[in-house]
Amino acid sequence: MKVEFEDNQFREYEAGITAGDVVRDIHGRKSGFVAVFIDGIEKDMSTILESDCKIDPIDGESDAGLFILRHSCAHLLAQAVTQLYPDAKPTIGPPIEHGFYYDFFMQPVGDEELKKIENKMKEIMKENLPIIREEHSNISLRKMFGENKFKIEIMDDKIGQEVGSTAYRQGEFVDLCIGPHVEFTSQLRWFKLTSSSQAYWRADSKRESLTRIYGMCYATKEGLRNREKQIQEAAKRDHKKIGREMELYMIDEMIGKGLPVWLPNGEILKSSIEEFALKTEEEYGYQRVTTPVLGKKQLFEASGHLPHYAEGMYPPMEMDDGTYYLKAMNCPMHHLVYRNKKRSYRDLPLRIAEYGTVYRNEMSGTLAGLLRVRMLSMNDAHIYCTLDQVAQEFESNIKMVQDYYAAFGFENYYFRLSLWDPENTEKYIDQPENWEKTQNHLRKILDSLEVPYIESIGEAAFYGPKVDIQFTTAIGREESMSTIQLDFAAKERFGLTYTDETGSDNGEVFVIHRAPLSTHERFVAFLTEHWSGNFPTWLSPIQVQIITISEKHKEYGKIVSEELQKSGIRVKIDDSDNTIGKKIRIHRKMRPAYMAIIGDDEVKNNTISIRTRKGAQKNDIPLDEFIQAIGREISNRDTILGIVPVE
RNA sequence: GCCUCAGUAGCUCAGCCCGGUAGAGCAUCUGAUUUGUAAUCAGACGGUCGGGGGUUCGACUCCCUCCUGGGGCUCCA
Repeated sequence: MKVEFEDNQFREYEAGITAGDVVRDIHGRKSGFVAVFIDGIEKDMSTILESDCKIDPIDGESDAGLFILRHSCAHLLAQAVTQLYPDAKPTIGPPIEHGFYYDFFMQPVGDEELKKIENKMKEIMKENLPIIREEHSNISLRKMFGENKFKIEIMDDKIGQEVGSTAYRQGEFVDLCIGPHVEFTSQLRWFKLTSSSQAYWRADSKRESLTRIYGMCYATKEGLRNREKQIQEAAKRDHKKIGREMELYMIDEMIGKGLPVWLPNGEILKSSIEEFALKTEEEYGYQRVTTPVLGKKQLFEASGHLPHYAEGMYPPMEMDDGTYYLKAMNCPMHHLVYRNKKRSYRDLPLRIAEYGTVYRNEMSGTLAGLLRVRMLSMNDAHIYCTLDQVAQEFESNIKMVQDYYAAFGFENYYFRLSLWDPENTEKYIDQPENWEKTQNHLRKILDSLEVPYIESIGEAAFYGPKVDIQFTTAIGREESMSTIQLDFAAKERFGLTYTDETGSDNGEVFVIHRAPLSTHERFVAFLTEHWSGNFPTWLSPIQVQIITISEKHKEYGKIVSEELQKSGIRVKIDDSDNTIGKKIRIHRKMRPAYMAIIGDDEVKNNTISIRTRKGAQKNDIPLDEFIQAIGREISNRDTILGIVPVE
């Protein structure tokens, strides 16, 4: 039997040898391989080779390898849990980005129990049990898992009544699974249980409540360490921590959950973003309006929000002239702006923008700092155009988004085409032809722009498909940042028309909803975590912190402060009688772009000395030279602080 | 909303297991010091230990409940 192990390299083996033996023969014992591709299909090492084939070992550190390790680790978890809690019923346990989870039908577990389970897993790991694949008929599988109605349900759904399938056994534990898995439990060394939570069977809140246990798992010690370090680093960047240190925002329970108050420093960030966006969007041909935060029930019925989005809205308010709702979106009001007068094809595309707040009734448990709030400040706009104009408007919006991200120094993002879910039509406006038509349209636009994107079913808005721009946060969590949405439903719901070239009423008005800068809340949270609070100069709440060395320098310090202020630079002065070391320590927390130190030399020479956030310094810069340099840095929106050469 | 962990001074935290009604550092204020790049000294102020209820002679500590925050589920910007 001939086995190809690299392109065009072959070795002869007796039929009946396992893939693992072949891999060991070629690569040695401690290769770090966890499974193999046999003719391109993932298989266990224990697979018996019967005829000519090609073998490609899977490294534990590759994506496929980590997936297998994590999946096996989930089984290890289930084995430990069922040993410690014999009544626990394992349900499903897939690998995920940094590890795995497993859902059990059992009592919730706390931190101490988590530790106990983890220790049990380590014991089993050390026992070095072989993990054995078993083929079973449907009948015997049903007998094996008869006690566990969840497994039976999986069989009913996924495997069907007729065919057999496989299970994996390690010691006394056996789990329904198609594999592949690692060969021995000892290969699962670098894992750690991280948390437990509660999840519903089949993600359905009407079904059984399950206990989900999360863990992380890596191929190597370094992998696990790095992830632990990443989590620690992320905690340092947490916008909630930095937000408190820099006095960006506060949340007071007397005001309410999810309702942040922007403090002066945060307000500077927020308004800088707004100003930048206002200027940019003027150039792109947007016009601004302001609409009320409340509107009548009829409005939101017409827009489709009440039938499709009611749970996202605050409960109604009964007034003497009708029922009112806080707006969760601006679009219905903008549609009425469009309809306020007769529009001509010459008006299109019409771009209506608004900087305002909308209110969404997020479930209390999901609220988190500025990342998820109930009052959203956003740079929102709606573009009214013909289908032919959609492409160019999407194009210019994608370009705008890319420009924005460059200005804020963001690099880690990707595009997602969010599609409807034809299996779940009640969540969407049920017009399949329109969905297909518009989705294909967007797909073509993205293809022609040659931006890489993924497609995701079930992520669309209820009124149409969208292009989302996805970010990965410092902690590795994925969030939507920007969104550009195509709406094919508004035109009928609001009777949006224009007079076309032939003079007749044309009802083919498409609406593009777009929010390139997310919400101010989420955006500032991202910005804070991305820069760790060390914002580019143009965004820094404090651009220059003046520190005087002694009493003698107070007077000159004030002059410097006034000069900077006159030039529009955000400056603060500390001329208290603390030591200079202490003043530096105090002000580091506020992360000014620069600290300006003033002592005898500076007074004498009419200069300042600059200290950067990293501690680098440049002494005796003439004051006017500094003002010019920082002024350029601000107006260029430089993301690199360049006054002191990079250390 | 559900699960889980937590809530002690403005901030960071100790005390709680094993009940005898509170401690530290930083911040703040006052005074001294006048300082050249990440901790100058001294003093003062500051807490109904998240709220309510229970057990107890006695509760920060044990129990119940509610509130708030972190993590997760669900949803989403």
